Amino acid sequence: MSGSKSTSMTIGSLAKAAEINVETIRYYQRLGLMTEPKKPLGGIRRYDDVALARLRFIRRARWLGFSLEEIGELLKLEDGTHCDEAKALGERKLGNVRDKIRSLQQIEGVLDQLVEECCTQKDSVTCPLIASLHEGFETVAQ
Amino acid sequence: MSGSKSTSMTIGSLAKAAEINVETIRYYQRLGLMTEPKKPLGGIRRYDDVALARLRFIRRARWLGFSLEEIGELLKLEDGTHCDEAKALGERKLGNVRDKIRSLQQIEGVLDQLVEECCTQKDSVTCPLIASLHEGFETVAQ
DNA sequence: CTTGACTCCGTAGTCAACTACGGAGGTAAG
DNA sequence: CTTACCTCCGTAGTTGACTACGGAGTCAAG
Repeated sequence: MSGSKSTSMTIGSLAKAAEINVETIRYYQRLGLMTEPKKPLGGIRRYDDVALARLRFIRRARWLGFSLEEIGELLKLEDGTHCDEAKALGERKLGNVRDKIRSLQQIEGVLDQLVEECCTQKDSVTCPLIASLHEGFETVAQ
Repeated sequence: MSGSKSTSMTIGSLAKAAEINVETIRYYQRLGLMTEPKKPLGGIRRYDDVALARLRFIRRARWLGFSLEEIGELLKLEDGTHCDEAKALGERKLGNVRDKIRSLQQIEGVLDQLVEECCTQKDSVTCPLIASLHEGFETVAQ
């Protein structure tokens, strides 16, 4: 019914706001990542800011290397799955996210060092981006 | 440490060690991400642990959402580009990596809270995975 | 009430990143 | 030396994630 749903957008303005192609939104709907709001009998669909937030989340998660399938699982958490399921899933995802953070922090450390030292040391071409990653993956934390 | 097969793997054992398909390694060679060691005149190529480390790095970076093109740039840093170039590139990549870390930490926070609270609160289906991400920080690209 | 931009929907095409195939040749254990 | 498995290499196919197309319907400004 009517509502004071903040913003009512067409798919076009939604797409623009989320910086995502209209066709892509429809693609996500087909995959079940986004729901289609019901269409008022020979009219056009309207979207609210929840849809917008969801789209932005998908975009960011993609950028972070999650597949659409994984994103679907993350979104299921939001959508309220059964509690124990959700908890288990959440814990798995949390581990996953933390692994990614750890990996990125390793790269961050090396890049940082590289940028610092790059022009100060004349000798070695040792910018050990790889070396540091190659050891100490499973072993190291933080 | 690990039993180093160091300096003399065939492409097959390299692939197994890096958990990457042989064909994929050859594909990376074609793209210039990996160099082909020279072939001893009607013999077969041999790979060392530097190649292995490089492959593992590529795998991880892919997992973290970097494209092969971006990975190529990161690897250029390792390979010793000119200093100022390298520094500039390194700084850009560093910013990029830090953005990713920040995003992941946001997701981490929300997931953590979700896992904690999930079963303790009956009422709200408010597991605001999205909500928290939607505010936060807007921009970011690359 | 016309016109132009937009929506809807199914289908088809594109692009990056693999992944597989097949035949000629190399390698190593028995 | 045979046999089984591997490498090499070019080419072709697959998968996931979009992206485009086209025709029919819809909305809103003039």
